[in-house]
Amino acid sequence: MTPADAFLILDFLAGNRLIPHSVFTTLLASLPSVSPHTSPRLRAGLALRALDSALSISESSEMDAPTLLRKARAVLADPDLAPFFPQHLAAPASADDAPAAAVAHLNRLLDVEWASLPPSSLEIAAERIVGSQALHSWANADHAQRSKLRLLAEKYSTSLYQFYSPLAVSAVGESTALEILDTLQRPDASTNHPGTLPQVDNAPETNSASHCAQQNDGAKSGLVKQNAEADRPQQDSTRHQQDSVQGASNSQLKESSVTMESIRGTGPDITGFMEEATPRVARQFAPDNIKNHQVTGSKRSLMERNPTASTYEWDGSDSEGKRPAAKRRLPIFERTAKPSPTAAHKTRKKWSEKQEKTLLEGVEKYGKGNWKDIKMAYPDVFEDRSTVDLKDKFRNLERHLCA
DNA sequence: ATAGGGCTAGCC
DNA sequence: GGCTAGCCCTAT
Repeated sequence: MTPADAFLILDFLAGNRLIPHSVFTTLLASLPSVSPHTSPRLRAGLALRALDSALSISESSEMDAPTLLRKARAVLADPDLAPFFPQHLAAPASADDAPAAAVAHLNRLLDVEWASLPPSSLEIAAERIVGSQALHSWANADHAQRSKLRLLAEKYSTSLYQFYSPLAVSAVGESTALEILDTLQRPDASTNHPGTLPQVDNAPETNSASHCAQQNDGAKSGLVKQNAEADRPQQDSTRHQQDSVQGASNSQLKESSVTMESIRGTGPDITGFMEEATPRVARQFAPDNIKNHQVTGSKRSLMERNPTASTYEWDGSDSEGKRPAAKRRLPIFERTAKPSPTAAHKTRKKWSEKQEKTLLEGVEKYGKGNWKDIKMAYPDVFEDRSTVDLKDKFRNLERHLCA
């Protein structure tokens, strides 16, 4: 799981009051550590959670109001949390009210604070994807925005699966969870059984040390030595989580295309999924290639006729004189400037030592092949490097290491 | 998104 | 001319 994913999930869990503290801490233990300092909402959620916890009376032990108040004051005075409590919340706790009244007052204020906590990024994304505004969001989104929505859809379904355990469901409410999953999984829900965790498979070795071993049994590298035993289970679980989500993601996309069906043909730009295919199709004329580039989720094959398409006919003869000039004009798109075939190559840029070291560190940490995660983990170092650059560079380094 | 083959600028 | 690092292209 990437730090970004972990943040999305933690942000959602921490700010959800329905999730009991015991459940929250259990789930927290299975997440990679996330710095709460990146998000005011997350910090506020954690602060409210701490205060909630201090004010809640556990079933087994009876606690008197003074004790509760003392605990609450301790939380409110915690230097890590204090900045995230509003002034008026801290005030009654230090007043000389009767403890019971102060506790009751605090609880009321706490209710208000919980209610005013903004929705998490995950919930916002979910609403945009599967909520009532989904269609509206899509219709109003430009190309870049749609790409983001697609990414969010996948991220959201991944997150759901990663925490789709009976524990989490009991916390957020079974009906809600099932409803969301149902929406995400339709129409082929049968391929993904909610609550059934994917089986662990034997993922191929992904660490570079083993890669070297395959090529040269004696090769040993101190530079890229992955703690394979410790890392592999995590990688495997990540991998099969991704695998298990695949079905949901596809369904999600299918679902999107189904909803898009309602506006297909009625307005411009209803073939959002096809936009991505266009540049490639322009370069590749083989029918097989065109078929391969049908974008997942698009119901109509590119080989099928598009009812909204215009056609230009050319009879192949050069007898231009027989036709009016207007008819002889080439379709507009053929007259537009094509990008130069010798498109500007990126200027060759030598990899710095720091970049190399960071790349090796990234591979050690996230595993070979997780170039996107590595790039995201060191955005400043790899600012001018693409994931493909990372992959190429590592391949290059590997050659040296394995030589 | 990633893997792997291919191309080529730049160095010797 | 050969080699290689860095980059591109294509398939999956």
